[in-house]
Amino acid sequence: MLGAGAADFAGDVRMETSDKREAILEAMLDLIVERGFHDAPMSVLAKRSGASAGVIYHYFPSKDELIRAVYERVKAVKHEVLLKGYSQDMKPREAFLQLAQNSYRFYRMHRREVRFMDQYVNSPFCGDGTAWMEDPNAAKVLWWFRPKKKGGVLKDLPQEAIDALTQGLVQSLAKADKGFSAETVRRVAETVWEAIAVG
Amino acid sequence: MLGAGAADFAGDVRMETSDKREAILEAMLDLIVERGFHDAPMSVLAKRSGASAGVIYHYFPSKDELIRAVYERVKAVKHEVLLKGYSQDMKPREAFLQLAQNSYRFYRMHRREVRFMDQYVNSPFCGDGTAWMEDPNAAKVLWWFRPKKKGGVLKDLPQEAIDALTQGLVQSLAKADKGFSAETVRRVAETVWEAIAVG
DNA sequence: CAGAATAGATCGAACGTTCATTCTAGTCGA
DNA sequence: TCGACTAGAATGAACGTTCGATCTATTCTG
Repeated sequence: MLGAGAADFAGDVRMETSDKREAILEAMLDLIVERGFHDAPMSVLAKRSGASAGVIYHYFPSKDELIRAVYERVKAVKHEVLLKGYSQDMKPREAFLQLAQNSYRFYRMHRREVRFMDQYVNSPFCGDGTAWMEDPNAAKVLWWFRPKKKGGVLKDLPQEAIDALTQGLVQSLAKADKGFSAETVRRVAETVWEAIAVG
Repeated sequence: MLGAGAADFAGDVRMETSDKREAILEAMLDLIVERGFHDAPMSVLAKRSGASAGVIYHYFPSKDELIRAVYERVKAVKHEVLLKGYSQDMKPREAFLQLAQNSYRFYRMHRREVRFMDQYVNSPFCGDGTAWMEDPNAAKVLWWFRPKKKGGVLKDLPQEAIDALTQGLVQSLAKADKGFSAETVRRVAETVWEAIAVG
C-alpha cells in the first residue's frame, strides 16, 4: 500500500537537506566570509546560490535565522574535526597533543569556517557564549586539563588560566600567516604541555 | 587676517580634536560595541553624540572614514598601554613579563576597545593587516623574542610559532571570563617564559 | 492508467522601511 | 555679520521581506 509501496523512495523523500537549502547555506557562508556580515544582502545571496529571493524564505524564516543556521553547520564541522582520533582512554598527554594537532588542522584546512566564526562570535548575534563547553563531548575532553588539586594533571594555576593556555595557544598558532609542518606543530604542542603539566 | 588674526585661539583652532569630533568618535565606539557594525546608523550616532546629523560630515567624509578614525584612536590607546614601563635596555625576561602584564591590563581595562578591535579586524574594513608590526616601536620590542639562532633568546621554534605563543597567549588569557590577580598573571607569564626561553 | 487534486517548491516583481548623505533654514556667540 | 553649529526635512539607493502566480511531483479517485 502507501507507506510500504513507496519504500524505494522513502529515504530520498525525507531528505532533510534539499539541494537548494544546502546551496543557500553554502553561498551565505561564502558571502559573509568575502564581504562581511553587513554587506551580505539577500539579493546577492539569491544570485549566488541560484535560488530566487523568495524561496530563501521558504527554507529560513529570516536572514538572522539563516545566519544562525550557517553557524550551526560550521560548529558541527569544527567539533567533528576537533575530536577526530580522540578516545576517552587516551593518556592526558596524548589527548592534548592529538587535540592540538586537530585544532591546527581545522584552522588550516577550514579557513572559511574559521573566518566566519571569528565574525560571528564578535557580533551581537550571539550573546558571547563562545560555543566551547556547551558541547558535552568537548566538556569530557577537557576534563583532564585541570589543575592537579582539582583532580587534573596540570600545574596549580587557575582553571581559566589553563583554558586560556591550552585553547588560545593552538588557536593563535594556527592563525599565523605561515603554515607549519606537522612535526613543528607537534613540537610546539609538546613545549606547551611541558609548560603546563605537572612533573 | 584669518590664520594670524586668531592668535589667541590658534592653538585651539589647530586643535586636532575638537570636543564635537571627540564626542562623535566616542559615541561611535560605544554604538558599535553595543549594537555591532551593522545596526549602527548615523541617526542614532547623531542623537548619542549630541551632534546633528549634518555636522558629522563636516568632520568625517563618510561613515567608513569615521569608523577608520575610531580604529586609529583605539590602536593608539592600545599601543600606549602596551608599551608602558618598557624600555629598550630591559632584560628580555623582564621585558616579556612587563609586556604580558600590560597586555593583560589592556584587555581587562579597555573592554570596549578590545571588542571593537575584534569586530574591526574580522571585517572587510581592514584587509587583514592586524596592526602588529606595522608600528616601529612594537617591532623593536619584539626584536628579542626570536629563536636563538637568529640572535634572540628563545628556543629554536619557527619565528611565527614564537609570535603565536607570546602574543596569542596573553591575549586569550585576558579574554577569559574571570579576572586574575596581578600575581597570578605574573605567574602565568613566568610559566610561559620558562616554556619558550632557552636555558 | 487517466486525470483531478493537493502540497510544496520556485519565481521575480513589488512593497515598505531604513539608511547614508545632502540640503535648507535658522540659532547663537564673537 | 560671520562662521560654526543645530534641527530636521528631503533624497535616492539598498535592503529584508511579502505576495500571488506558476511550475512539479506525488497522491487520490474512479
